Amino acid sequence: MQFKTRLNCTPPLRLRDLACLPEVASRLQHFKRGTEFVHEGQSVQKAYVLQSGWACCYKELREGGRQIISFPLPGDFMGLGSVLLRSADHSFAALSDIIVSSFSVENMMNMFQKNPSIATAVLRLASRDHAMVVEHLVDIGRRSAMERVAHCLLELRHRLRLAGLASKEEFDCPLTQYDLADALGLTPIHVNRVLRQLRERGLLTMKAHTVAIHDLAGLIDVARYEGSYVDQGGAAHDGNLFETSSGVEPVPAVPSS
Amino acid sequence: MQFKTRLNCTPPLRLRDLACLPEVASRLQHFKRGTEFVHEGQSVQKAYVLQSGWACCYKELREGGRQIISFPLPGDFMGLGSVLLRSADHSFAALSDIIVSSFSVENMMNMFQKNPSIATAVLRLASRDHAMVVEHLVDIGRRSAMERVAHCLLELRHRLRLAGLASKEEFDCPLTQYDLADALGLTPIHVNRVLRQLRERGLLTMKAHTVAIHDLAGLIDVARYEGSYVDQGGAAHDGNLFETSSGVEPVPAVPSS
DNA sequence: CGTGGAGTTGACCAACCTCAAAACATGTGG
DNA sequence: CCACATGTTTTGAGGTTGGTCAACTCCACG
Repeated sequence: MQFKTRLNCTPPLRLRDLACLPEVASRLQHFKRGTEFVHEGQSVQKAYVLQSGWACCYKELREGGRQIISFPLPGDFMGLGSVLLRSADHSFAALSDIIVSSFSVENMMNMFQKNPSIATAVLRLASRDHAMVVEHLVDIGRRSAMERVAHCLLELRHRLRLAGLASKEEFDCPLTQYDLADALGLTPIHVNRVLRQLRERGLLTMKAHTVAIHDLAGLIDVARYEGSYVDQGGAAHDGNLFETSSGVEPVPAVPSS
Repeated sequence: MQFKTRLNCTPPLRLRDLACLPEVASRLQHFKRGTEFVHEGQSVQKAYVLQSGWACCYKELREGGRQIISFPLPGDFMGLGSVLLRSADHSFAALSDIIVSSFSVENMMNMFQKNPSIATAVLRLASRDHAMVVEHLVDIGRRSAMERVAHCLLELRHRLRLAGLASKEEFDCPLTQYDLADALGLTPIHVNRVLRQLRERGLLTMKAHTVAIHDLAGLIDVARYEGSYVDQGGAAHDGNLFETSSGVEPVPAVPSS
């Protein structure tokens, strides 16, 4: 069975520590585009690992509307935190048809018992999630609409590249302008205007579920982008996503950009 | 030695698991108001627990200015995530004279080895931090200036109450309007105007380092506040801050509000 | 064809920012 | 004890970014 995770890209964790990983993963589940598969507040015993497709993690506001927290991509954990708290602190939905595998709380505990370095690895993963939310916070709190949009798309590109899912100047992207708006604290209308500007400046175009970067340097400049947090604290060359087949030697999926 | 932490308020962790905790804490350190004791990007081997006073956690922008991520209060961990990543992902500064104790990475690892439930407890703590940043994100992304200010002060009150540091209608607060502005993605000037409105509406006054709540219900109403995330996922009565003296039976510090 | 979701555009408006300047504290050295 | 410097709060006038409302287009899908 193919099993994707990002646990193994953290240097101190050795390969055999991972041996116990696939055995605790339950069988794969499929969700259709648009499905909300974790609802905020419901009690959960599972955490998920996204195997393919795009998801989003968000909170709904009582006043209507929502704030998107993050866009999990293949290889990312989802709901790590919720496992330990009694209930999910936010909802998850599929933005495309997706495949996930899941862990139970007990599985996680067992892993920790068997091998404490797994705990360290999981904690490190949680730290990376934390760093990404923080960056998102800075984005919304202190940057202009244009910077936000550019920043967000650059980060997605960066993460997709690490996962081997983006070429140098183009990537597939199922996000609607509504999704972007909900993530960036903007109006869909304004997102549209910003995208037009980016297009007119020859920086990037977003159409038909595809983002095309025309001027990467220029874009990085507008966005004031520095994506070190994506690579887990500067370890750029360890940041790749590997693919393991139940204990078999992992193979690098893509050379680092 | 008195040792404050919030690890012990998580139900599944038993008391004797904590026995190893004070022994790994290095001796207490003092920092003066205004000191930046962790700088973003520097390599760190330590995490801190705030024993007394107020701190803030922030990121500086290259363009000048900063975004405050959180306000650690007594009992809170600081820099949990940075321990696992190679370097600090954000800076910490003292907002008042503070006392902290610190852990090294090795100490943490040792604890995990000795007792994996500590790993679980730490991860749970990290989850709570995560939940709070997420709430902050929603705040900045989707709420008006007035809601933000009210929300922020209510959350601080809530957390201070859990720590036994606030009465029902008043608490001590060293924050300047600049600090608030940096936390909420606003201008100090605008924060001032909002505070005036809140005062004029008879909801709260903030002066001379003291926040006085005049109409709690009204305030909760404008802020749309629901602070369940502060209590670690609905476990309101387990959310208290305990005080332990090296392995001695902990005593509840304050009845829950 | 018709329907509904997504993208696009324009006119208008308000929340919040910028700049500028006082008033008010608080602590320091003379 | 006063004079001064520094940091914090307060207020005003005017400008911009981004929101609101309201169409209309385009396209995928039945």
